[in-house]
Amino acid sequence: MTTLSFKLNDHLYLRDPQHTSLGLKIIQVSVELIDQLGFEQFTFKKLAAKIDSTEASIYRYFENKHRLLHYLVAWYWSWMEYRINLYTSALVDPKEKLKAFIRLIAEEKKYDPNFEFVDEEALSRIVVAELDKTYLTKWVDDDNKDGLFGGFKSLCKKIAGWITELKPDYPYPNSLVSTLLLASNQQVFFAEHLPSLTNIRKNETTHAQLGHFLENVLFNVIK
Amino acid sequence: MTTLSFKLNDHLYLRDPQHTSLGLKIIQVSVELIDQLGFEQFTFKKLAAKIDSTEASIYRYFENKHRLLHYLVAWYWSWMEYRINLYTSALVDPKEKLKAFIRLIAEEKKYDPNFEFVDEEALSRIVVAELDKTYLTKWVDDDNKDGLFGGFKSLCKKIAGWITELKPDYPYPNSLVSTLLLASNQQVFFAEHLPSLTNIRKNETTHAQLGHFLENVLFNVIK
DNA sequence: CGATTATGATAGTGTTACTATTATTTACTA
DNA sequence: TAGTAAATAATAGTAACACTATCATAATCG
Repeated sequence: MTTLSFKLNDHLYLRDPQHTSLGLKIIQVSVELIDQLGFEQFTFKKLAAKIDSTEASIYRYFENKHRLLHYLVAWYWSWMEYRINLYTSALVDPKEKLKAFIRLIAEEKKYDPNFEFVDEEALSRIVVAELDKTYLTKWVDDDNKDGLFGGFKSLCKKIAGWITELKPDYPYPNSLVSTLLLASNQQVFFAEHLPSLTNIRKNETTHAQLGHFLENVLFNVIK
Repeated sequence: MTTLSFKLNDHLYLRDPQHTSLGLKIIQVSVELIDQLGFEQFTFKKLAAKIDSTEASIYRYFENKHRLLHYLVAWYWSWMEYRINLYTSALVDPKEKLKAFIRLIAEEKKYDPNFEFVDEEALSRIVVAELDKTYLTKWVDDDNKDGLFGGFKSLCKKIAGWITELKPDYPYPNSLVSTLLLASNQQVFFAEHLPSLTNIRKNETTHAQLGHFLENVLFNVIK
């Protein structure tokens, strides 16, 4: 079996981690470690210890830990878009495409054997908890100039296009998509930690509830 | 004129800053400084220098800078709820109340002379940029137990109640409110920094556009 | 084989987020 | 008005963090 890989923006790294075994190890183990410790408690020193390498070596791949988070998040959105393409390319009706989109963002993320060295389940937890830290910084504008948000923007644009196909006069397709994408994360987080801010309960049907909520919002707004 | 004040949760501070002049100065100048520097670059050392005091003195009021952020955010939600009460107490129709709510969260925040020592304009920028940092931490659950999110939860509950009044069978009132509240911040942030994620443009009508978007979402979903 | 390149080992710097101790000022009160 | 308690200031110190720099060694590749 071949492991697929994504072409990610050059500015996300100093040396491409997908090309070396140390690089792959950095990706793989950082996902594990950030998931365990949270991004604030995660350091290159701890990562280096865990992979039997050194801080200095990791700094040759990523400028700093924020860039590494950017990299992981960008990878995640590439993966999401790849899967959305997979499940919608055969569809013609934009309404059906949007339904597939909602299903994919709401569903529980599971390990994808197409990408051996990434644990998508852990990565999706990271995105839920840490996504906002990629753009809520004083470097947003510079990071944006460097194209670091390309993955998210590209996905947002694609879905907004479907909305416009379905309802050409709706004036806020991009706002609606970004709101839905972020809400899908927030509601999961709230269900776990601040349940009074959501009606989605944490049980076997969590993801079904989330899908139901998001689909209802989307289709009522553009009806 | 009398300056009003809010009763905030005890766990937000070690010594109540509203009771002393140093305390008030800490609040006032920290709003200014966090707005200027961003929360990450803000330190007690810098704050101490700016108010001609010392780190140690500030630490007697707040356990750490995260708690200070919690305090400011809690103050902000108390202020919002106070204003929402002000503009809805005379109304009976839940639909009208909800409209007032949307208007108040979407509108540009301006200095409120009822609270002399807080610059609400700067504070609202802080909330837009830093709100998520109050709950996206590894201490969420402890902070929640301490009641630090009481202000946000209380507001969310109140509005969700109006939604239920208007449409008793809608199953996601709390999710909808939390989504709208967070979206109101995110869309402003995107309009400024990542405009391709929103259709709201930065100009004189930004807040009108935002209100229009949010109102449209809300009333289509619960129609 | 020789040269480049990646990695490891080690050390060092400035900053942050505190904690601790002691001195001084201020505010109340007997 | 002197006495005392509380708040604040001054100062110092620590461990961790986010790097940067240098040099040695190991792997790779023409």
